Amino acid sequence: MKLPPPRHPWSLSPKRAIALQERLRSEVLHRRLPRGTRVVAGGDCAFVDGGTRIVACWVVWNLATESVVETASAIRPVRFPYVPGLLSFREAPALLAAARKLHTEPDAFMLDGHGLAHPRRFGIACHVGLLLGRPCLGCAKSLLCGAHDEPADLPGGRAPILHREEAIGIALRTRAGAKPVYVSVGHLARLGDAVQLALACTRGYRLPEPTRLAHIEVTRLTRGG
DNA sequence: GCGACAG
DNA sequence: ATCTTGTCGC
Repeated sequence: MKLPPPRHPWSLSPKRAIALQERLRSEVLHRRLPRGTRVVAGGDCAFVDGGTRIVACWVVWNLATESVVETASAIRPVRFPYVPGLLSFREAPALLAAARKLHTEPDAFMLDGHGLAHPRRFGIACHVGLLLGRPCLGCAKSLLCGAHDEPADLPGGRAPILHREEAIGIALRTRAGAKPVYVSVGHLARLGDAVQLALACTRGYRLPEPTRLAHIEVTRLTRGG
């Protein structure tokens, strides 16, 4: 997959990283996803060698045929510490390297983390989506900031995530009896479409298939075969 | 100053 | 994320 040229270095201090987020967030675009969106790439990462190297993996999933189209992965040295709010500086390099290996052109990308539901409105889904120059949304397992009411306990139940008087995402119930997942826009997408897509990609598990399968795959690469 | 804090 | 077994509940 052909990617846009690099926009910035990855070796920088947390302080400069925050400044970069403030500068790049204005470039994030809100667009509705094409109605025929079916091929979704889910991405996830895992660490190896005592947290020295990071493995990123994308699993391209077709929600119409409910099958995996392609898988791609890459391994990179870890160059940034884990700092809440700066996750992309730790995982994006590996995710972008893996994305370049894809032969398929996904309709949209889904990440294990937040997009707009971020203190500076620039989570990893915004950052990676912007650098990929493609539609991207975030589907996180826990909240980074904001609060929400309890969503109805049935698939599709939802409640807005509020932060500083602003609706930044949706707490979406994908499975009865399970904690909701947190959906927010990354780049070239709208919240309503992101929620519909996440729900359309769900197959009985709490996490949507693209992200769920990416987690299984990256774990397999890390430990098992 | 105190508590919270994606993966 | 990662270190780790069994166990409670639908």
